[in-house]
Amino acid sequence: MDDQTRMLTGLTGLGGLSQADVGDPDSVRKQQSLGQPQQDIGDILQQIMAITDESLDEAQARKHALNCHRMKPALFSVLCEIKEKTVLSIRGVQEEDPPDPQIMRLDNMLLAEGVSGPEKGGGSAAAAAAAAAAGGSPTDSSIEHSDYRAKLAQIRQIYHSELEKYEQACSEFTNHVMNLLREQSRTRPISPKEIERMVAIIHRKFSSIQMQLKQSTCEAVMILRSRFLDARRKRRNFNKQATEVLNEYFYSHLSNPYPSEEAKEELAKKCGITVSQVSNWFGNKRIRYKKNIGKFQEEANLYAVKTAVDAANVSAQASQANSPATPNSGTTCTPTRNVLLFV
DNA sequence: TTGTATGATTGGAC
DNA sequence: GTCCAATCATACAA
Repeated sequence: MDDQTRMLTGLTGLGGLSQADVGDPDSVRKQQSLGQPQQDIGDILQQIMAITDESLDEAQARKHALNCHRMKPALFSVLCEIKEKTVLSIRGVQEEDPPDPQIMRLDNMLLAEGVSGPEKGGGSAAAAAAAAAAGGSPTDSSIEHSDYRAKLAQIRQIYHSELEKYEQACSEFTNHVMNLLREQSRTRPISPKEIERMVAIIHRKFSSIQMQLKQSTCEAVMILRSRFLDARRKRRNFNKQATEVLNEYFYSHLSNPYPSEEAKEELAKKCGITVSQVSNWFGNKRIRYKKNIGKFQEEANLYAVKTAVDAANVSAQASQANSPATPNSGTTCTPTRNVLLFV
C-alpha cells in the first residue's frame, strides 16, 4: 500500500461514519463498481459534506480531530506532491493586469464632471461653462445652475454610496476568502502567493462591477448635462425694462454704439442679463439698424426725446446740487470703429 | 397658421 | 479676443 492509499484508508475511520450512516445509494453503487480507493474518497467527501450540516461546536470538534489525526502529516505531504505536479499549469497565469484604458477614461471623466474627486469645482464649473456658452439670464441661470448642481450632487452621492458598498463587500469577501484559505492551509498546501493571487482575482471581479457603476454614472451625468444645455438654448425675450435700457444706450450712443467692457458689465447688471447677452444684443441691433434705418427711425426719435428729457432732469438735479452732470456717466466707449455707419 | 421680431449661433475677417 | 453677416430657432401677435 502506498502512502496515499494508506492515508486515505486511515482517514475513512476519522469521523466514524460509514456509507450506511449517510445512506448514500450512489456511494454504495460506486463501492460496488469501483475499487477500494474510490470508495474511500467517497467516504471522505461524505464526511466533508456532513460537516456542513453540523453545529459549530461539532464542526470545531471534528476539525480538531482532523488536525490532530496521526495521518494528517502524510495527507499534507501527498497533497504537496500532487500540487507540485499540477502547479505548472497555473504558473503561466498573468500576475498583473495593465491599467484598463476604459477605466482610466471613466475615472477622468468622473473627475472632470466633479462626480469623483473633491466636491468643489468640477460639476459647478461645467455648469457655469455650459451656462456661459448658452448665455442665459442670471436669474434663470442661477435657478437652473443650482438645479444642475443639486442633481449632480445627487448623482455624486449615489455614486459614492454605491462605491462604498462595493468596496466594503469586496473587503469583507476578501477577508473571508483569506481566512478560509489560511484555515485550509493547515490541511493542504497553500502559499501566500496563491492567497495573493486569489485576492487579485476577487479584486478583478469587483473592479468589473465598479466599472459598470462608473459607466452608469457617466451616462447619467451626460444625460443631465445635455438636458441642461438644451434648456439653456431655449430663447426667451428680454423683459421690457431690459430692452429699454439697452435701446436707451444704443440710441444715445448712435454715433458709436460699441459699449466698452465696463459699459457692457453695467448694462448687464441693470438688465439682469449676462455680458455675452449684451454683446449679442448690440451685435444684432447694429446690424439690424444698419440694414433698415428707416424702420428704426421712429424708435430712434423716441429714445432721443427720452434721453434729452432724462439729460435735462439730470442737469436740473445737478445744478441744484451744484455739481456737473454727465449723461451715462460710468460707461465709457471703445475707440471709434465703423463709426461712419452710424452717423 | 403664418409672418415678424428677436435672441443665439456660427464662420470668417481683423 | 471682438465684430460683422448670415442664419437658425423660438416667441409672439394677427
